[in-house]
Parts: sequence; structure tokens; C-alpha cells
Amino acid sequence: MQVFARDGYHRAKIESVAEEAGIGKGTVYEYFKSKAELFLALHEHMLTELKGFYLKELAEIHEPKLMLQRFIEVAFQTFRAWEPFFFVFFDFWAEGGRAEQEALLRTQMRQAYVDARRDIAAIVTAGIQDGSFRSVDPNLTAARIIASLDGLVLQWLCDRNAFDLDLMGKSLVESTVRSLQP
Amino acid sequence: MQVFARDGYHRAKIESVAEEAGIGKGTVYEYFKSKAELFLALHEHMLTELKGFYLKELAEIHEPKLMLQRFIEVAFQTFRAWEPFFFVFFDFWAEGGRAEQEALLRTQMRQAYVDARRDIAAIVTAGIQDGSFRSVDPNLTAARIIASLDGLVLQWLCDRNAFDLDLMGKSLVESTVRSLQP
Amino acid sequence: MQVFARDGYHRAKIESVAEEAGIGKGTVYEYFKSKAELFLALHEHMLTELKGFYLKELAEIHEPKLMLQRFIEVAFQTFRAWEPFFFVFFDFWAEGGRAEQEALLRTQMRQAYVDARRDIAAIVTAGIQDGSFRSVDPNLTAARIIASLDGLVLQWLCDRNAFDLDLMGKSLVESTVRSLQP
Amino acid sequence: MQVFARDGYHRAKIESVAEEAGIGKGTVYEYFKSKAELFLALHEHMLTELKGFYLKELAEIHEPKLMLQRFIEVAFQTFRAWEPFFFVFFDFWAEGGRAEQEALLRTQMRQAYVDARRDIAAIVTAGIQDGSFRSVDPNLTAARIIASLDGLVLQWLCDRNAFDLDLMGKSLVESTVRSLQP
DNA sequence: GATGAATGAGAATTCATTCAT
DNA sequence: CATGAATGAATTCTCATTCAT
Repeated sequence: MQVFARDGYHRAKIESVAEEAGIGKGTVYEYFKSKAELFLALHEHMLTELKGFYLKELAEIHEPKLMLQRFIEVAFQTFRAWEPFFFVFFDFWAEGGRAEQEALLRTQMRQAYVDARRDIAAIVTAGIQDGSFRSVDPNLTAARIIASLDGLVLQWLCDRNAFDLDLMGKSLVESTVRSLQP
Repeated sequence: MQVFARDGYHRAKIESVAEEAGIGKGTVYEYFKSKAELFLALHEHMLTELKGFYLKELAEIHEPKLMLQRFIEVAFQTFRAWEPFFFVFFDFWAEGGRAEQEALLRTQMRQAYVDARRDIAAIVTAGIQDGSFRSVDPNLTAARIIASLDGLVLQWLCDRNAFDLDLMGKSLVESTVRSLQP
Repeated sequence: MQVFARDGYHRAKIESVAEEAGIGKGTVYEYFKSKAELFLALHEHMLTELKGFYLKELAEIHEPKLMLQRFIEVAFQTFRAWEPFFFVFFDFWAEGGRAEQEALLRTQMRQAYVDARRDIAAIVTAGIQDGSFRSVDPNLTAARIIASLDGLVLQWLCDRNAFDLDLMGKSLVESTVRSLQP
Repeated sequence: MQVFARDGYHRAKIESVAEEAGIGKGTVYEYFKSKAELFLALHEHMLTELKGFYLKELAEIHEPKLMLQRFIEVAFQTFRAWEPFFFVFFDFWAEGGRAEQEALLRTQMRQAYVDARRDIAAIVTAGIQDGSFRSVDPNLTAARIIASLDGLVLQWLCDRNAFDLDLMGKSLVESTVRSLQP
């Protein structure tokens, strides 16, 4: 994670990864068949890690509006906590996005988005049903919320001065909630 | 553009670029000092191209709410029209995002975001002043709108089935306008 | 033998050998100092095995002409019985033939040919003395007979359709005997 | 040819080949896709070279017995002239003989033997027809003659003291002719 | 000005061998 | 005595870049 975040997928050397891990170059290959497979495993690992974090933070909350609010807040927390590691996602997108290659990574990424949209959409649906949200398309709304987070971390990582992260967190919560108000 | 879009920055060979352009490999170096510089020039070119498109489409409109609406619609038009080329942005992010290297690309990307935020923020400010928008932070709002677009194209390129692009366009327009309503 | 025959000396992994033997990779090194030494030991083993087979089959025969005939017949029997393992000899030749390296293997191979020629030459000499063969150079004749066998197995292993093995066996016996006729 | 002969296929480094050729490592790859393909091309080259030599030397001769005699003599000439390069054939056999891999090399080798047998068999057939040879199976006979040559060069390269090459040449001619005598 | 043959730095990967358990 | 995790030397192959034509 360290090495891929710092150097990027293509510039990262297996040797650097090994060095960082304090093991020999060849040892990496005892556990991962190739650089691509290591990268794929890292993708899975990072998603699992993130998801675990979200689940823990949202465990106690059941009111849709609060869940959405908390979800966004937690996202912004991870932006800070994982700051350097989010760069790896740039590589996941660049590598996995393209259809031609890395079919597995692409599948894994697609599935991650499908899952994320489903989870958020479920919250939106619950909110619509209990009357706290107006009637919107849950999937589109979920996709939009996720997109906002992706796009914001992108922008922020390109330029930490683009906006104040805390204010942006509040702003996103507010605008999201407001756009769902009945 | 073709080659970088198809193969990605690192996998793209200068030879492929030359071939696609119908010129010799060496000739590329008559015009660009290095692969990195060619990539940088492509970034500039694509931004200029996009900006020109936006300016043309927004030229006649002066009402803030309509401008914002049109801006988002135009963005979705480019998603379709440039579909394959948006992958190059993944590489721009992956390459230029990291601070350590490619300082020029990073600077250029940062500036592009600064400019974009400034332009959108100007519309928002105008809307606040003429009373069509509630009082929000123009820069944060601009950043959010841009982030939504970036995030959505990302999600859509990873999976064309994620959502219907037309419906999403409308949804984004609506939610944006709604969240700005006084 | 299995593994070296199937994969060839250089492509064969010690790990495969161990696996085939049902032991651990490290255990191989309890018995053989190195891959080269294991290969050398295999050479010795295969020669011993072959020689034992020949000795057994020729034990009862004393008439030179019959001995030669039987020797060739036995050789063709081994072609069939050992079919896959003869490929290892290709590697022995490729590895051991070169002077620069693997001095021990080279020595062992040379000695094997010296012994084989001596044994066959003894038969030829006996035949000359008892008048069943014309006066030929026993060593040259022995070398030629051995060469025919080596060359034929080579040709046959490259292409099982090159000739019918049984007919060839008869043909070689006949032509050998005929060329020695007084 | 030099490098593969000296070091063997697996021990030969592309870098050594390049060095021997007085070119850069990468340049080799401008002309051959891989080490395996270079090896394949070398096989073809050596066969062509050898065949050209035989054709030239046999061009003027039409009498079957003389042709066979000359063929063997020429073979022994090449043994001497190409002495170091015959080692490469060991590698061809070791690499190409195995069915599993290097299908093209195997095919090329098989074809070379098919061609060689056909050419020699034609001479034998001619000799049978004009009454200079007794009635034998031409293909078996051809295969045997070729096998003798292969086997003898093998034996001689393993041990230059195995036999005197000139005497062996004469011995092979004599025994071959004798075994074909009506 | 255009070209593409030549180059070699650089990286992924393999695998014989070691050695602590 | 057996083991297999760990290792890094070694080698293939790629490709950005140069430069003579």
C-alpha cells in the first residue's frame, strides 16, 4: 500500500515492495503470482478495510437521514486518515477501468461500486419509506453521493488548498440532505 | 489521444502513437521532448478542447440557474462524445496527482481545477446576488458540482450499466438546483 | 527420471523432482549436493540400469553373431520400454558433451562409450577369431553399431512415424550381420 | 551459432549473442521476437547451410553407389569443418525433441529428417533399380545411414579419441556399401 | 525535417539453494 | 532426518530515446 501509493502502480518496483515489507524480492512471489495479482489483492484488501470501517461507524445508527450524514462524515474521516493511500485508487481506476486488460480488477471494481450503490440506495429507500426523504430514484441518488465523494477526494488530493476539508464535509452533508428534503 | 486512451499512459508506446499519427517514431521527438512532455501537451490540449466546447455552449446564456443547468447538460454530452478519451484523465490523475513527480502536470491539473471552480463559482455568486440561489459558499459549491461530474464519469466508465446517463443528467441538474434553492 | 525426461534438465525444477518423489524440496539436498550432481547420479543410474538389462539378456549367449543380433534386439526393446526416458539422454549429450562444463558428466559419458565399445568390440573380435566375421576393425565396428542405435532412437523419438521400430530392428540386424560377413 | 555452440541453449545469454555479433542486446530483439525464435531461426539456417553444402558436393555425381559414398564422405567433412557447431544439434534435440514445447522447432526437425530420408532413399531406390544395390527398404536404409552419421558425430564429439575420423569415414562407406551389395 | 535502426537501462520473474525449525 | 519459507543472483524482454542517414 505504501509503495503503490507513493510510486504508482507502474513505477512501483516489486523490489521496493519487498524492501518496504522487510523481505526479499523473491518472497513476494511466494505469496502473489505477479505484480498484477498483488495489485488485485491490494484492491480487495483496501476495499475490505474501508468497508469494515464504514460498517463499524454506522452500526449503531438506524435513522436514514442520520445514516447518510454519518456516511459522508466517515468518508471525510477516511480522506484524512488514508490520505496518502487514496492515490492507489487513481491507479485502480487507470488500470482497471480499461476494458481491454486486467479483467479481474475491472470486475472487482465494478462489483465494489454495485455494492456501494446498493448499500446507499437501501438507506435512501428507507428514508423515502419513512417519509424523511422525498421520492427520488435511490440508485441514481446513491451513485451521485458516491460520485461526489470520489470526485472530492480526487480534487482535494490534487490540491489540498482546493477547499477546506471540514467545511466541505459539512457542505456536502447539507446539500445532500437538502436535495432529499420532501 | 487515441493511443493513450486505449493503452494507458504507461502501456502506450511512442511507436504506437507515431503509427496512429501516420508518422515515424523519431518524428514524435521533433515535436515533443519526451513521452512525459507529450502527455503534458495532451493534457493541455484536452482541457482547451473541453473548455472551448463549454464556452461555445454557454455563450448565449446569462441566467445563473440556466447556466448551471446547461453546464451540467453539456458535461453529460461530453461524457458521451468523448467516452473513450475520458480514460486518459484517469492517467492524468494517476500520474499528475502524486506530488513527487511530474510537477508540471500536477501544476497544470491544479490550475485547471482552480479555473473551473472559479468559473462555476462566478455563476453561483451571480445567482446568489440576483436571488435565484440561497446563500452558499460559491467555491465549495463549485467544487462539489465538478466533483459530481468527475465522480460520475468515473463510475460510468467503470460500468456503463451503473446508471442511465440521461436520467442521471436530469437527476444531477435537479438535485443541484434544488440544493441551491433559496 | 520422470521429471527430467518430461521437462528437460534446465526446465526441470528441483521442486518438481521432490514432488514427484513425494518428498520435500529440501530433502533432495540431503542426498544430492546440487542439481548437477543429481543429474550426474541419474546418468550413472540409467547407465547401470541399462547395462544390467543388457547383461541379463545376453548372459546365456556365446556365439558372436547371435550375441550381436541379440544386443541389437535388446536395444530396440529398451527403446520401447524406456521410450520417455531416452529424452534424458538428449540432455546428457547437450550438457555433458561440451568440454567447458560439467567435467564429471563428460567423463562419465565418455567412459560409458569406452566401455560399450570395448564390450561390443570384444564380441566382434571373438567373431573374427572364430571365423564368423570378416576381418574388420573391432573398435570402429563397435562404434558404428552403437552409433546406429543412438542415431535411430534419436530419429524415432523426434518422429514416431519415421519408421516402424520392429522392421528397423530386423533391418539393422540384417545389415550389421551382412556387413560383417566374411 | 558461436554462442549457442559454446554455451548451450539455456546457458547462452542473449547478451552474449549480441556481444558476439557486435551489437546491442536490444538489437537482437529487432530481428527475433524471443530467444526461442532466434534458436528456431538458427536451426533453419544451419540446416540450409548444411543442405547447400551437400547439394554442391553431390551435384556432379549420378551413380547411386558413388553418391552414397560421397554423401558419407561429405558428412565426415562437415564433422571436421563444423566441429564446434554440431553441439548446437544436441540442443535442438534436447529442446525440440520433446513434444510438450517448442512445437515449431519439433516440426522443423521432423521435416528435416523426412527430407533427408527422402533424398537418401531416392538414391537407394535408384541403386536398386539399376541393379547396383540389392533389394532393401529404401526408407529404412536411409534412416539407418542418417542415424549412423548422427550417432557417430555424437560419439566423436563426446570423445575425440573414440575413433579416428578418417578411418571411420572409410569404414562407414565400406560397411554401408557392403550391406547393400546384391 | 523525417526516419527507424540501434541501444541499454530497467523491471518482472524464476528457481537453485540455504537453513531455522 | 525432513522440511519448505525465504532469498537474491541471474536472465529475458521492453521501450524511451538517440542519431546517422
